[in-house]
Amino acid sequence: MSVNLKQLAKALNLAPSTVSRALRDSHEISADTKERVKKLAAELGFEPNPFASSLRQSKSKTIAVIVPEIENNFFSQAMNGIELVAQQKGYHVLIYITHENFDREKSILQLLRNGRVDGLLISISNNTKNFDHLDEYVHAGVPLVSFDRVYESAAIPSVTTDDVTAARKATEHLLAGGCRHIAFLSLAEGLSISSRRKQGLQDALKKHRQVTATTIECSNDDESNRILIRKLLQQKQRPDGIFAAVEKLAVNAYEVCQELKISVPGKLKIISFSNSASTALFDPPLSTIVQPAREIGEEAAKILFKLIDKKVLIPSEKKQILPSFINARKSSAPK
Amino acid sequence: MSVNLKQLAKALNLAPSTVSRALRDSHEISADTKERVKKLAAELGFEPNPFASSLRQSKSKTIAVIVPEIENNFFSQAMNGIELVAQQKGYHVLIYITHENFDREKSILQLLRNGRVDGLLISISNNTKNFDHLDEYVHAGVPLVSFDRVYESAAIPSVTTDDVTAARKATEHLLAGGCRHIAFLSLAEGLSISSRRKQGLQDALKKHRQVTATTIECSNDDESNRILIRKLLQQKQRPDGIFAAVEKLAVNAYEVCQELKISVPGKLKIISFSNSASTALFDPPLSTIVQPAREIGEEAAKILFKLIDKKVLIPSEKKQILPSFINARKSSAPK
DNA sequence: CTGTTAGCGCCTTCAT
DNA sequence: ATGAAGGCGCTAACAG
Repeated sequence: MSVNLKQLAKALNLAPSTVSRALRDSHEISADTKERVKKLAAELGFEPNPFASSLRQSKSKTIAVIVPEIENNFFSQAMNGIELVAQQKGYHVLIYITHENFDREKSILQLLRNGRVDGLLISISNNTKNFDHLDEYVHAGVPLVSFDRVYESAAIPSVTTDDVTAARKATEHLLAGGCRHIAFLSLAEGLSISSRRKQGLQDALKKHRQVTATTIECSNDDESNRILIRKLLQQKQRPDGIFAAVEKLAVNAYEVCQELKISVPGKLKIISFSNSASTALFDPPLSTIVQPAREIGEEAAKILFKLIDKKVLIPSEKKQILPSFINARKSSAPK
Repeated sequence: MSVNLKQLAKALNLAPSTVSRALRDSHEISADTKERVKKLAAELGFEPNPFASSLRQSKSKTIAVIVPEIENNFFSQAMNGIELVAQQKGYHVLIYITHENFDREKSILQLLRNGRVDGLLISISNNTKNFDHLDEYVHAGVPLVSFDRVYESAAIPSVTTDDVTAARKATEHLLAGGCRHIAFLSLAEGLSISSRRKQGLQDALKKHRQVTATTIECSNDDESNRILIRKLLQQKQRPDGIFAAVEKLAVNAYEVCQELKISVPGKLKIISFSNSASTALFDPPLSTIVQPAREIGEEAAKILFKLIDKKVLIPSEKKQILPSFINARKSSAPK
């Protein structure tokens, strides 16, 4: 391919090591030499071979991000934040999408246990019930930080939103609007976000003994979700409020409401976690709980780089929690 | 870190070269030895050091994807397709987001001219007017394929949708609905997708001399876009049809229509390129031109791997065009 | 301040 | 069917 360090050194009548040091601005090289070296390097478009340098230094200047999906505003915004911080740090970002597949998640972790990356950010697949692959990975000594869908382990730092509080507030919002029977559309029982958001709902209900709640376990399949929701909304005692754990499920609920001609918010109020701005254009505009997705990505990356740089984390950094906020719109408006 | 080839070899009482061959299923190794080697390798979780092997073979088993943004269903779906194909090929994917910044795009290309990747997929930033950085890159001999927002160069294969045809059909759809003054919301004059989509619009208008068209040059900034659209819709002779080149601009148009209480589709019909399924829930449901985003990503990746594998492309592969389809909804319905 | 030497871990001749 | 040796390109240790 292009020119290498040795050739560059020969052209300059210098030793390769001198050239190497000059390019890395070592203090033990004369300003004069540095200039000469950098000039020719720029002219020849020299770029050090990253593999030789990684091999030598056991540092890849690369991190990996593992996400369940990317076609989802939360994850793409988080990705934006991660990429930004990595860019500033001069790091490269490898992306892996598990498509909510546990085996894929496991094999990626295995693949990355060879120094290809200096660290790893992960948001867990909703089919992951066993975390040995994460424990083993951490045990191998490579920094790992989880975000949003986290693994609750003392050894793994995490960055999330205040799911419990946000869910409690969302529920209180529905209660204030007059709801007396709330359905919680959950993504996957085992997921950290599902259990926390459900916890928030239950917290809110403690002061409201007369209010009943139902949990509907949904999946990644739109059609089967719609079937579940249709069944829910065709009951005699159907709910008057829906709290969706992720946007996808609110969309499914809207579809069913249109089909069954259920008036929102008249007969049913809906609120959902969502990071999509265009929910404001829905009919009716969807009330959302918005996570600071980009910041979550940024913070997770910053924590990861602290670990990579062998800095010690202060306790608040180990389990970082960023607040979400509620965007109340017409879908949950009181009469 | 973990175990390396030499240690594995010693544990097996074999030479490193034998172990290396066994793991790569070389035909000159006995089935017996292969089995022994693979068993222990799996037990110890051995993964060859990727940098040593890349250095030795001058192959990185990695591709890069450069996109203007990721918080956009088109790009995230394309990314999905790319990642899928790469995964099947045993390749890793580096992601770079330019945020529509030309300098960033340029510096990434420079960074990648050192063998870090075996190939590159790019969708061009809307502020890119000069393509020297791409030409130089290709000249350096590294495979590059552009998709969606492409650089029209004979040397660079591309994968796009049939922008001209799709735009023509979308325009004809508005015309059939009765529109007589169409506004085209364009993203950036220089972009391949902008000029092609505008071309399609003009093609459709050729048979309709009495119809007038206006082009509004929009940007990445929502607020200034809304100002432009507001001005457009407050004219005496305001348009009765809007064709938005990208979803973002249709969203801006909806916002302004709500603000100005312009009835859609009564007074104004709207159609837009979009890959977001939830446009069906908009008020009114948005008519969209849907690109096969995932397939575009997949095809682009497949072409890239053909180049990487030194296969010769047949002419139809050099400029691949996949059809979009129109999803007519209420926003463009005739009276 | 600059040069020499050695080795990161792997794969690929070449030899046996 | 297996082993021995060399080198990919870079940088860190050691000289001077």
